[in-house]
Amino acid sequence: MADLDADPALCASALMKRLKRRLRADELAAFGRLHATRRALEADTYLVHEGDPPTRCAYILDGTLIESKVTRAGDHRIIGVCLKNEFAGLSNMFLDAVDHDIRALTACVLIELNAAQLREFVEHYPDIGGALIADALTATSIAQDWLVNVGAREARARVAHLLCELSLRIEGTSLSDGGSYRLPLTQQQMGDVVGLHRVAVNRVLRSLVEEGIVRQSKNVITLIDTRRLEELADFSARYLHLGRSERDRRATARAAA
Amino acid sequence: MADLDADPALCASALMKRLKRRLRADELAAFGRLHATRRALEADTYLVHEGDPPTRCAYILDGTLIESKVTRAGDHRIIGVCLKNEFAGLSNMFLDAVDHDIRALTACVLIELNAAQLREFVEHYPDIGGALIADALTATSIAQDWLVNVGAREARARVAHLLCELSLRIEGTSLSDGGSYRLPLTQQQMGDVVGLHRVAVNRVLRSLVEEGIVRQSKNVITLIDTRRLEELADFSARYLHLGRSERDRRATARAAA
DNA sequence: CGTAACTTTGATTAGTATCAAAAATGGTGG
DNA sequence: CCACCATTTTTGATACTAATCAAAGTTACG
Repeated sequence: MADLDADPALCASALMKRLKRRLRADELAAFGRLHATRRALEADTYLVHEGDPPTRCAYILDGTLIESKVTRAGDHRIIGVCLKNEFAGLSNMFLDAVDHDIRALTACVLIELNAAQLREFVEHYPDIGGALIADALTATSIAQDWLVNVGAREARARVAHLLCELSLRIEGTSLSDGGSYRLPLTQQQMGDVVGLHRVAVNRVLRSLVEEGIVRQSKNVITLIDTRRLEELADFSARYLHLGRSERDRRATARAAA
Repeated sequence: MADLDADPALCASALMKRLKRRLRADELAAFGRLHATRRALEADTYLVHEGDPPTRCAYILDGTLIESKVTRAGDHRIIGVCLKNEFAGLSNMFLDAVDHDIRALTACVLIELNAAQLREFVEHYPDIGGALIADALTATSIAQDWLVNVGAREARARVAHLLCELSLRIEGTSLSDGGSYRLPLTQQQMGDVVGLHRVAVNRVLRSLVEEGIVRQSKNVITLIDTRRLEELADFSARYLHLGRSERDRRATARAAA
């Protein structure tokens, strides 16, 4: 339990990845003054529960978390995925109550921040603040795109779409042929994301592999024919609101292909 | 094309409905200085298109707009509904590009605001600013709840859920027995919201009427047995982040029943 | 009053859910 | 390092919900 002052360099470097800018000295100093704790969260542990007071935010140094809601039938529908180097729970800065669970899927390392303090920080330093709010709002874009995916596309396209998104969001991976990443979700969980039964997810993955569009060994996915995958998925990356850096990397990969 | 100064009283009263607070004199003055135009928008006209620069925000004085995306198959999936006395396009304050269309469903009257100016206003007046951002973030909650609805529930529940939400969001209507409202969507459009074919929506509505859960004449819906409708829909209002006023009204209606 | 849009109903089909059971994988302790 | 367990993945067979097709009835609107 230490203030971020304890490790401002770590903090700055982690945040820079996401905020895509260099912190000014005064911003860094103010950030260091936030009461933040570096915290390990075991797999299957909750960061927040639905109904909690909106006090917690976190930056994910390592691991994967999911946002989910439980239906009366008892299914845990996944409404968001929080990956390494992203924030979780940012909306708690401004909302009055937590309306969904956030749970660690794998063992996680977080920088936990107090939502009210972070909000004050955001209000005093609008440059970074705007980037944080943009991050929070990107969650809307993603949820809305998932809505299209789940509501309007058939099974193959839904799964393909998820594969495309994960490829772009998982750090260090561009959506280019040969890009590969470790699937952070089981097939069951992928089904909970795209609104399909786990058996249906399995069948789609099988067929994508058979047709040579992706390769899979253990739970590492490699995109072989990205063009075809994207087309099949009706995928367009705009909704992810990626920074210029990622977009450029992607365009470059495209041009090279 | 007039600044809001032209009609600060109207502006304040409209906003107060949503922001649930009284504007301080300095806030009102600053708000009046924003370049804002009262604008009529014909039915079937676009406020913004996907890909536009993120310049436009609007407060809806009257009418209904929808946010939508077009799939390659050509369906217009509806990813959000913007009702009277709500904002549309608030996320443009912080995001770099518009990733979906916003279109007037009916003739609308808007107070149109410049996103960048509004952002500055938000940064200078954090009290109102926070309320505006909370409003923008509520869109995430709604999209995520729709995600559960579309991905995990069967046709009956999906339609019932939408009816519950509209009842609460449409101004002046509490979710109590006997509350009625004009459906702002055709059955086709309701289908585009909940991921069903218009024929399926029609059948659900028919059955809800037959079973005496709702009444419908023309396109006015009256909730007869709210308890049953909510249960059937697996509906809980938390995700709407309603202000105390609405919540109280609802609780009162409940207690009275 | 006439036309276009929307709603309603019936018949058929397609796409996934569901059920069941075997095979593979990952993690644990002996 | 291996054996064992729980979890996940894979495959096949069947059931069912909602999509689709088609056409008549109704409403809204110029």
